[in-house]
Amino acid sequence: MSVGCKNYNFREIEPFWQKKWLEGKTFRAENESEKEKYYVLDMFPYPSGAGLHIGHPEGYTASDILARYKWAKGYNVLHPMGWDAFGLPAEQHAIATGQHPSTNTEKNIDRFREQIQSLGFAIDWEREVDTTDPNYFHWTQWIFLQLFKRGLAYVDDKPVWWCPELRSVLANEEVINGRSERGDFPVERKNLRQWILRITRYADRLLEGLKFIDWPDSTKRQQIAWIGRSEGVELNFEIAPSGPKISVYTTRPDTLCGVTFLVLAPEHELVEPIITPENREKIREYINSAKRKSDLERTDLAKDKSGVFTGSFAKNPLNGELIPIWIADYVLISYGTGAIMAVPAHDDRDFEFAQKFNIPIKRVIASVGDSKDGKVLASGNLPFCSEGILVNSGEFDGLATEEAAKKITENAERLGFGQRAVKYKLRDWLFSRQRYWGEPIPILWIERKHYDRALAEKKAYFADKIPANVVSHKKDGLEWCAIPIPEEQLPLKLPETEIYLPSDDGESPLVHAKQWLNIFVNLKTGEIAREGKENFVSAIRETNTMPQWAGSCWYHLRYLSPNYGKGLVDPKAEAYWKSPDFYIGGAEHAVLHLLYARFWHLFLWDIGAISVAEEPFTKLFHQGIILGSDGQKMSKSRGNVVNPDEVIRQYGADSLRLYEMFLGPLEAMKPWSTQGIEGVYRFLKKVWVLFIDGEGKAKIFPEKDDPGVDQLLNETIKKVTEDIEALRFNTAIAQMMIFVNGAQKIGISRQTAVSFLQLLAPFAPHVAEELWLRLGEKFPISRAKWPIFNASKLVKNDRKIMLQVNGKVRDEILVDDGASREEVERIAWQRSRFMAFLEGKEILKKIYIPGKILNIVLGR
RNA sequence: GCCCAGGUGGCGGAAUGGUAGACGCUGAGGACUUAAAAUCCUUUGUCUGAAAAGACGUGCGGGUUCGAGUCCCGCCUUGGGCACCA
Repeated sequence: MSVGCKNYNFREIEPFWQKKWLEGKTFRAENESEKEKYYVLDMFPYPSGAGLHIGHPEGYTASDILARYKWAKGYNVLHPMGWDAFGLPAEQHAIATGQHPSTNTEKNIDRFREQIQSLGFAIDWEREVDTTDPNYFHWTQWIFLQLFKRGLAYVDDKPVWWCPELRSVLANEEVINGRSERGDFPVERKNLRQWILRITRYADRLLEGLKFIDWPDSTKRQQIAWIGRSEGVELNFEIAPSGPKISVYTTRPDTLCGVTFLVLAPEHELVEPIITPENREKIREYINSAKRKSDLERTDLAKDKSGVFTGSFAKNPLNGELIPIWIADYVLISYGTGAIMAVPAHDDRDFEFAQKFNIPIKRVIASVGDSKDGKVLASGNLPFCSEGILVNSGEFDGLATEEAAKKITENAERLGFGQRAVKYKLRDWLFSRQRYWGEPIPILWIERKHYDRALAEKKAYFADKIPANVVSHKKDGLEWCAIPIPEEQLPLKLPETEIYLPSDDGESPLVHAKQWLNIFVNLKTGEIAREGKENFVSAIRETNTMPQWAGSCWYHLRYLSPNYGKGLVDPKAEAYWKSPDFYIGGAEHAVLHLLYARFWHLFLWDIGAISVAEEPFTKLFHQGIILGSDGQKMSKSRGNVVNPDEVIRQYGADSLRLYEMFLGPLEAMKPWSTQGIEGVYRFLKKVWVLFIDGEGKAKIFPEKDDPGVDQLLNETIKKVTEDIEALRFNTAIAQMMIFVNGAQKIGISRQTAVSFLQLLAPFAPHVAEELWLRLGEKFPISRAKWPIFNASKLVKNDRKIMLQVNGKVRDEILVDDGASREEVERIAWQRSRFMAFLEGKEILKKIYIPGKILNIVLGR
């Protein structure tokens, strides 16, 4: 059964087939299959209230083309979809309306699902996941408890990024130039108790793993830069005359003799002890002003260095020189040792500082210049930050930078004033948020005395579920210790509350759910009670929730067995599906989602929760951004937003899919054109009339194809197949257009028509399926064997040879395909037009490229 | 400042070192129509020329090559990333 329309009526055709695919479970992926698997993964959307954006169908269409192509190639294909539904907008909506965020989230999901289904994607809807579904976040919480147990989740009240506008803390990765990534609001430093994940422990492996995965270079580079591994030396400078030692980190030990001052970060622990009395006031003031400065100021006003002299001196461990110790906020407490040795002659920042405060600048590296006699030492301008030859460095004079660095490091290690060290820019991941709409962190806080007693009695239910070092914090003069909620009690659901607004001092709205918050727990059984009773101690629930990134760290695993109850993934499903063969999504997640998800996946691998692949995403692709027709980013304020619903209503989903793929290379940024979509729409109408007569019936096709059509079809099969494999969908569509233009003129056989429809099907599945059926083929088109091109049909009978003179085309001739060079030359020499260019000139050389070009090189 | 990726007709874009501008849009002319829409045909890089044809053309300046959009060097410019990380 198909639709009865006579013309290309996509409004009838598209919903018909969408319903048929959905109800017939056409794209259901089987967890047990003899077939080879292919797993295509899209970055799942956040179901915002604004509905689907025109950018969503770009990546989804690309993955859908691959999915449908792979079905046709005989694979068992998994192409799932889900919702990354925790997050700020839903919470803000709840704050504004007083409605529970789940109500709105559900509504948005329904709308997104409907919109995505209206694009006809070959999705297995039985595997839909939703990060806010307790059956899903059950396992998000379970993973958290595993991290906790192994000491990878801890609390700290170090200064964190706080965004007053969002009333929330943010991770380092969520702060860009002193503003929030989401919303672009200013952020400031604030001391708050926070859950932090020890991602730094995975720094090396996160770096190492990048070598073995097929990702865009730019994304790898961003992760490498974010992890920021550097190799150097920690050197100890003794405070004169004989105080404690200041440890500094440097990657340039070769410049050690050029150190003319040390700098401590204002927060450095040695600041207080070394202040001399006469400087005390001045320094206090400086530290306070540095503290007051937001990090925006500290970075934005970076050009203007500030600092203050402590009055103390330290000894250069290599040559014993006394050097002043300064405090300056251009040194960060959070990197290295929070202290540096300043070498103004060979470092831009130190140079600037030394100039401002009139500190001596001592050159110890000379540049190497060329002269007649070979290499010579040259002085040149300071600061000089590249490699060279050591000078003014005593026994190390004359050594090259690299050699000197090695020697001085060895020296330091032998004499005990330093050792090699590796540092990372990567910081631990700030994992808690003061929000309602997130996964509750499944932790209880109990008093230290109860904690200790329970462990001493060796009957605590949590004894083997806690880290080696207690996770605790002090509040109201008591020490509170973190214990996990028993795994059997997961999922821990969000309590009902009237208030969704976080307080402005960093308290989660969950504190308002008093009944939920203050409870009693039996430390032997893990049983929880509302009222105190025997064997129960009072406990407070953790009120922070997880950040939005949590749910997306492992959804690629949940799709494999979305209803599995015994673990986050069914091992059998994992063994079959392994990891996604193709992952597509925006480049904006290069260091957020894509780093966090790799971290969790590595961790899950380490604890044996998964066992097939260490890296989650072996092949990654970023689709480009679709701009407004004015070449600007689409935004409501610019009024250049294209609404996919509107496009579908006017031209249909097939046209939208086709056009988004035809716009240009998948990875490129490209502007939308309202007129451009007319072109692909016209193309589909042409396809329709090529196959269907005025009565809506399949045309009567000739028995045999013209040889020209035969060749055209084979060229098209080859081009479309290769282009799909290489994700060059724009040129694949161009080739199909060439085919239709040709077919329209010459006419095609039924068999050729059928083959072409198969090529078209991944791109414009609705119209292809409809025509396929009308031509009498069996549903569904995506399961028909993908056409194979016949190489012998590709060979042309004659070839055009370009005749060039000095590389310029002057004439062309047609020769038989197998024509020899001699033959080509013989024919060329009969062309008077060509010979005219050669007349009276000396022929220096003849270059012949078989089947393409004959180039005659003339003398002057 | 540093690190990437780009720059090709009026527009989106095509081109294993070998016919630059495929395919599509737009524009112009025509057919069909009472008319419009839709559809079809012709044409559409710039300059000279009636035409035939020629010259010039892939951000700019050099280079390698018989031949360069493609490779090399220098610069301009757009976009992205990083930015006191010692």
